Amino acid sequence: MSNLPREFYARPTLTVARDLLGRVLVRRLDGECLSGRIVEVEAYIGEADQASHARVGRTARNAAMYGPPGHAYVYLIYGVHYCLNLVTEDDGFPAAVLVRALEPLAGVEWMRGRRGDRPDTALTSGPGKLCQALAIDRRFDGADLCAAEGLLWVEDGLPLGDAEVSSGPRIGVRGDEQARGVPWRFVVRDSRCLSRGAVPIMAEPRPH
DNA sequence: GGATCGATCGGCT
DNA sequence: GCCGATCGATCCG
Repeated sequence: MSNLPREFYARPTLTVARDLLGRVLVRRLDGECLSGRIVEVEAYIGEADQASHARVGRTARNAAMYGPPGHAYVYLIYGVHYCLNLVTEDDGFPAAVLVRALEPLAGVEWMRGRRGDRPDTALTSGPGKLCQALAIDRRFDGADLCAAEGLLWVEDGLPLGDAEVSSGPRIGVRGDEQARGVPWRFVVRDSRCLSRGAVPIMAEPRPH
């Protein structure tokens, strides 16, 4: 498998979000490789998106979202957990894909060491959980995912057909009617590692 | 199994 | 001051 190039991220965010399902997130930590298959993501697009951190305009916190594609945007939520986003689209336009869940692949015992003695399905089945499992914190904010010798990147993995994918409203968003109703959450339908068991889901994903 | 609640920090109003 | 793109423990039915 090979590292996804910057052009992968430099596309419409809904396209990138859908296309990230089935790819493999890899974290090199103390010489070990921890990895997981991406099974749940959400898109956050532009300042008009009332659920996005960019709704208030550019700030020190969300600056990475405004930067070039193929970089990480990591923030602390509720003073307790970190969340990992992958920055998309053109430099200057604030958009990113939140990685919400993985299926653990390599380094599962190291993940358990960080997450506690839990079943595989509980190790990385949430945005905060996967950051804890892979030791992703604020130091990765702005990190280049396409760098030669990086500590965090995404590999191509096995692309998924539309029959295996579902989409629905994003989790935990407040915002306006538009923000709450838009189906910008994408999941691998039959995964046992989603952040919420039952899938919501509307029709086919419809990137515009 | 669903609802509720506390933890605990930094960034923005 | 206020409040979050969450998690896990606890309580109830």
